[in-house]
Amino acid sequence: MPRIVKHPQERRKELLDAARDLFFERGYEATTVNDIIARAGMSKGGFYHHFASKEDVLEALAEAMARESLAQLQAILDEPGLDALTRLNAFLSRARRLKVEQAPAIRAMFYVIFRPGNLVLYHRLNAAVGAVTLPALARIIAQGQEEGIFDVPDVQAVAEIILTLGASTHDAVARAVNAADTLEGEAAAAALDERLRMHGIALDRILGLPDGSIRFVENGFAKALMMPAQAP
Amino acid sequence: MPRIVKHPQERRKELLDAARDLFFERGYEATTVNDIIARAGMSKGGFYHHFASKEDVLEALAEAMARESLAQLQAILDEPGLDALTRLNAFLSRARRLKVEQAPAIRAMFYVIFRPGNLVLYHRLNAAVGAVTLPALARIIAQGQEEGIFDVPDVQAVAEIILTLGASTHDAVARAVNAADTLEGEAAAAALDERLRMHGIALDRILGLPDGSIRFVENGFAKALMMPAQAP
DNA sequence: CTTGACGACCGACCGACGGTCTGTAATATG
DNA sequence: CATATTACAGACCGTCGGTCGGTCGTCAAG
Repeated sequence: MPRIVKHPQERRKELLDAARDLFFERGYEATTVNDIIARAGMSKGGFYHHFASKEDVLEALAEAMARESLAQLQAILDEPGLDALTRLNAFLSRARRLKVEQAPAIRAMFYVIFRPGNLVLYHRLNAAVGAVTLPALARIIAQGQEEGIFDVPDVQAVAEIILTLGASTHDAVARAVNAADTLEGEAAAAALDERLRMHGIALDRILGLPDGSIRFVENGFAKALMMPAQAP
Repeated sequence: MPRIVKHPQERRKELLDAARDLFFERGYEATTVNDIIARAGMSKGGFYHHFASKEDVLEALAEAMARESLAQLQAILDEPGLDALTRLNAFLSRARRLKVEQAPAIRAMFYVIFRPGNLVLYHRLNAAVGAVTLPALARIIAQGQEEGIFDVPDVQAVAEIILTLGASTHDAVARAVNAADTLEGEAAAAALDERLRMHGIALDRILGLPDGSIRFVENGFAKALMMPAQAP
């Protein structure tokens, strides 16, 4: 085969893109390094020149995805003049909107991520998202504490708790995703909405707010996310 | 090699025991099926006669461990005459005592379970413990709701949330474990205690209780658990 | 006691996969 | 133009989970 040389950054990106597509298409363990290099049009040696291991690719991928996600929400974090609760609700609202806009991709991602053989994928993504979100969340909580709106015993600890609390919704999401194509799709989506509402109340209480202060869902969010778009 | 025939149950148990020892000694992925059969004194064919796969062993192991754990706490769940909060605190207290009594084994387990290559081990154990604990927790919460002690929006959802909330402590536990043999062992243990106290407050609030109602830790618990026993 | 069937067990073998190694073409450096 | 370095190629390897054909113990039926 002819040797093709490109800028390292470009090659790296091509490999990452190929890996991303394959991971979310076939699953992480089901994707082999040979699959990745085949799609990226590269050799084994080239691959291991850019990455130390298959998991190294995943790590880089997760970090990049997490950073890109947060970047789309950064404006809300920096926006002056918002009190902490308004900021948090705006943050959550925008996050939901972005998800709905990317619904098909998000759906595919959820669909594959909770299947066997994808634990590492799930864990790495979760950890990467957590790592970039933690400081942002901690800042909001600290602001709320200063403003006297929130009432928490320890900002850092509560930030961590709230973050990992998000994982408690994942089981419910998995259930909804797996039921989405069945007849009970609507019911599953409604159940997820309700479950997310409960999650919101848990957040309220941990932050010392009245129930319902945080809008973690809006009606029909789960349905908009999970159900394939219907022709009008 | 001579052929040895035993009662299937006995063989199964021997394989499970060997697997348990090796998983918590070398780690899950680092343990090969050959390792397991070597320790159990059995052949490959015999192994796959009793278990469908390596992960099948783990599944059976996790379930057995989870069941045994809960069995030691069952008395408190069945004890009549306890209000929900007292029952919950008794449950937690007894769980702590059992952990401290088994401190070396628990320490070894935590030490290996958070290392790379043990995600599946961690996940299966967690899922198995969750599966057996969920109904128990839901019953306590339902009791508290009836008694008017707790105030939750939805018993089942809150039970799930509280369970997965436990996972939020695992990061902190992992940090403490990894620092236990260093000079900062004491400090790490104290940090873990504090972190667990925060967790308790989060539980209070989710259940609609005043801060401090649930005693999730007692002073020195983390130290008793993490620090190797000193000669007097 | 003989026989036959069945479940338990053996161990050589396999295919796939992540990763390595030697070598070479392209590019940067002097 | 010489030379060192980087980027890439692809054959190869070791390991590991899992398979498969066959064999041996056990026990019930005749």
